[in-house]
Amino acid sequence: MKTNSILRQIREQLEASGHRLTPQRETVVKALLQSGKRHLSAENVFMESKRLLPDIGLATVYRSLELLESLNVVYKLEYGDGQSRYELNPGSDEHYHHHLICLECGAITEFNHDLLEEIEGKIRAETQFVVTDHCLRFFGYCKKCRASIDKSPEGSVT
Amino acid sequence: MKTNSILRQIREQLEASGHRLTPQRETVVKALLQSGKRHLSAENVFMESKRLLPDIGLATVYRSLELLESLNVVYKLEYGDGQSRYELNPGSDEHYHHHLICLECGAITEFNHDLLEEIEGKIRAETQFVVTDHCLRFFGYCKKCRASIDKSPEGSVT
DNA sequence: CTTATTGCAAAAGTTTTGCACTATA
DNA sequence: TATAGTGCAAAACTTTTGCAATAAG
Repeated sequence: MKTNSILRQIREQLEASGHRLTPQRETVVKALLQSGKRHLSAENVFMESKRLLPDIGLATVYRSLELLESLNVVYKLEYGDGQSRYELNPGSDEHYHHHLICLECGAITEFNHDLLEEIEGKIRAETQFVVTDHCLRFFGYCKKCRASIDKSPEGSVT
Repeated sequence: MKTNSILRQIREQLEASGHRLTPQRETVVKALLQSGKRHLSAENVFMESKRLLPDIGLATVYRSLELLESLNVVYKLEYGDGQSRYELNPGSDEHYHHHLICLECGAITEFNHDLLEEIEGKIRAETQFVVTDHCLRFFGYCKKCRASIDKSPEGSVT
């Protein structure tokens, strides 16, 4: 169980910035950790946290997520459905998981690739902007849905 | 002025799906077209539309954007600040503008690159998922903010 | 004791919905 | 005259904030 080492590191980051790792904050981290799926809405985090620490309040969850996000411990993601999702900062090995979102069935799958490093180098060279993270989503049609779509004339994309 | 041809095409798409190009919907499209900057919040679109058609209502703007989005005439974007942005479906030539978002000052600049085509080809080969669009955002620190940040030990990113 | 943190409830902000009215085929 | 579409206001939702109470150094 690497939970402890993760928590230790987070405690250090918090204390380095003058904050404490309170039971509530620890619970929020655990909620994110425990959940198999990685992208929880604030409400999801709240419910999960509530199970671990029944007295925790929703505002505290939001405040914890905000604080952890400012420390880059947590990433905030937007799926475009009106609510934010949160995930623990995945280690460098998971930095390159991107999402394939099917416009037909809505399925979200992951695709790993590190070709972005090239682009990031180019960005740095051309704009002096140093990339520390990125969010890449591809929209299109998954294999399954492509099979059921054979009506449109421009169906054979590129 | 290619506005008319754009509107004609949108009218066709609307009618093909059993809807009309009402003055309100036309105004929403014009608002998106006229605005130099491309990413308007719903409120922005509303204000712009209001200027063109004073009696238009906010709900109508939302409903128009929703409808146009369902026809892929409009794209809905999330910046992560709690409100959606909208842009007209940019032609293929503008398909590759990506965003550089500074974590320090929040500035959003654009970066154009087509290296994603390689990745998209790979995705298609490996997963049978056909990409029709993508959303790529890079997070990091812009030149200006990097200059003012020289405290953190790991400041010299990569 | 002094300050950070919390929970609750209220507030704020964005987006959606109900409904009567209007315009259009 | 049916039906899609609209404007207004209310409602719904997510997120933030004010504040008194609590916990921790």
